[in-house]
Amino acid sequence: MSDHEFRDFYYHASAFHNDHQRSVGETDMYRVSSSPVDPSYMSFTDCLHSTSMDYGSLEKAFGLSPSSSEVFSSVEGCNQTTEQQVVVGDLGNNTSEVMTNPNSSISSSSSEAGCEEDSDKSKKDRQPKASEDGGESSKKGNKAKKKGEKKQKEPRFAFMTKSEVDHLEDGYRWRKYGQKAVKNSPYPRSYYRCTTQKCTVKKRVERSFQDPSIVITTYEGQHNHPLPTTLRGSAAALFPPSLLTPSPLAGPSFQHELFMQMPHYMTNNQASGAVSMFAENFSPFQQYHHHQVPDYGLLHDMVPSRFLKHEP
DNA sequence: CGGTTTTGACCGGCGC
DNA sequence: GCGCCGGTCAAAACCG
Repeated sequence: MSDHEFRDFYYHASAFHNDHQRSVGETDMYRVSSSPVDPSYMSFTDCLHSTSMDYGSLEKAFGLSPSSSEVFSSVEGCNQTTEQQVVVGDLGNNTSEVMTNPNSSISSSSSEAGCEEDSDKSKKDRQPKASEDGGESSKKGNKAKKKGEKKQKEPRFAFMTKSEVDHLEDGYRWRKYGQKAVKNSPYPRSYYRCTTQKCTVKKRVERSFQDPSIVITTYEGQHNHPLPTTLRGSAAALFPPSLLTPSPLAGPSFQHELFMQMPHYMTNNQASGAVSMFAENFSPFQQYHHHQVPDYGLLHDMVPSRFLKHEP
């Protein structure tokens, strides 16, 4: 597996959606496998940030809207997924784990999101960038792309979220720049770009046609800025600066990074597999960081140990 | 009025 | 070479 492949995987997660009426921290929590180390209940955001914060705080911190939800499920560098399985790229051992789907809809979606996107993505990755457009804009033919310049693959990861709302709040501000019909799916795919200047992070959001309640979000690139302070609840106040301003060289932003880790530890037959995975990955997290992705050497800078392990 | 969304056109890669 | 398709552009519409 190349370094790129290591970094270019998908993280599929599905979450329990939440109704606007639901009370935070209750129904939105779901049980995770019984881990001696982790709490029995872990919310999506908890997992995301791997912290001991309560869901409410997290929600506030990230401006998780009612639409946002908990996520579970995995990753992957999907080149060999099949219809019924979710292939989880094991960044740890150069092997892959095939997670049998406990839930067909989810698995299908996963493979669909992962592979499909991966395939088209890997082909090209032209990132327009604001600067590129810089001089003048002659209609649409101003794709002043440098010839022969191969586009670098941006780290990508996707996750599935069970939600009624397509665009989930993740703390960043996004601007929609396109929408396309998805082949073989009645649901369109939306393209978003981080509105922060100079931040080239993009994300695509589409709904699984097999399970309309699942939203597949694919992030591409890494934020080079902290979470907008305008967020409700001000994430900046709750997270250490190091978390909010990850080094551009350290890989995806914090929460994303966590996403990427967990998948590796998923095992087969985890009916609620993805969910369990979350809870059981906090420790392994470090392993991954250690053995597999040297690029993430700054991880510890970004993520204090307390975020890597669960505090009682 | 500035920022965001919508939406049809355009671009470029890929397969045939 | 052509058509398909995913991704992006950008003008217009929309919104607070």
